Amino acid sequence: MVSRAVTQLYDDILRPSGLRVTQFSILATIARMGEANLRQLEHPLAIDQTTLTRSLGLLERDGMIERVPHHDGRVKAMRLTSRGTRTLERARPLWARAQEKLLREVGTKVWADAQRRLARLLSVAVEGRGRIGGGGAHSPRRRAPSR
Amino acid sequence: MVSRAVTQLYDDILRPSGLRVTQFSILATIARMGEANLRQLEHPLAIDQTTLTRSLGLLERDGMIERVPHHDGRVKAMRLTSRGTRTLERARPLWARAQEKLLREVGTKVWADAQRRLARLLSVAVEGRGRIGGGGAHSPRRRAPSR
DNA sequence: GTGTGGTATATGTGGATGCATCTATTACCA
DNA sequence: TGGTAATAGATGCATCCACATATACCACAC
Repeated sequence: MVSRAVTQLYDDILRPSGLRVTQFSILATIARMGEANLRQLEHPLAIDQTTLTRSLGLLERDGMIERVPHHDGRVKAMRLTSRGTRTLERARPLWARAQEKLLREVGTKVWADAQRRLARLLSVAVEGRGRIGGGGAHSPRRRAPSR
Repeated sequence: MVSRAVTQLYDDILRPSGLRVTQFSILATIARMGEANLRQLEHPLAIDQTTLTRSLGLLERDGMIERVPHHDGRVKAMRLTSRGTRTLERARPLWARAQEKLLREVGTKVWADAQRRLARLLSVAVEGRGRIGGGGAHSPRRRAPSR
């Protein structure tokens, strides 16, 4: 399947960052939103709720994101930790490289098609392009006890 | 999807036995073969090797099957435990009931089609019919809690 | 108004799967 | 005999489905 190959391409290139393309997209989305809960991530990422639960668990386990208290006890709001931010920024250029490679390999036309079908993997990339990276470090909240 | 509904139907009816249809089919196959390893189960069950590894792990965890020493250190041969045998036999009539219900509900024609496409779920049933279980006509002593 | 029960919402959990990899062993050949 | 290729499983991550759980909320009897 095409998605397989694409996922692999991204994963391969992102490898040195330690992130999978899925994790990268999740981190990027949370970064863009500042903070988010499962519901809010479901649409932009088009990832199943249960899958998100587990993916967020992994990212949390690896110290990339952390929980943020929320008035509604049911909500699990998360935000990047400083470590998560660092990792994400280190991965961005890799991600960009992967995209370029993909563009070169499949060509613009096929790409446009894949982009539609693989909205899940690419939405973040497309939307996030030049938004977070440019601003650099926003609101320097220093309450995060980075382990 | 059809397979979903079928799986559910079986799982629902098998519930009192504590087995899922997948687990039932694995147990039944091992029982029929006396003892088996992953490789040997892959074909008859048409289940991925990695999935089998995990499924066998669950069955082993629940004391349904146990490992059998094998001269080749790489091979993981398994056989039913007495508990596994008991559970399987208790589940057989339930399985038979599920099949009857399915036949009633979808009709022979549709069934024939589903049988082909759902070979994975049904191969055991078809092959095992009237071989190990023997008389599965007795009335069930328990009823599904149906919550 | 207030406590209560029923409904809606936000997640978590268990099981099943697939793909890519990794590890442990065994089989074989130079 | 060493070293390498081939096997048999095991593991990590991503997903989906069905179901369980924890809260939040809302309508209503009192």
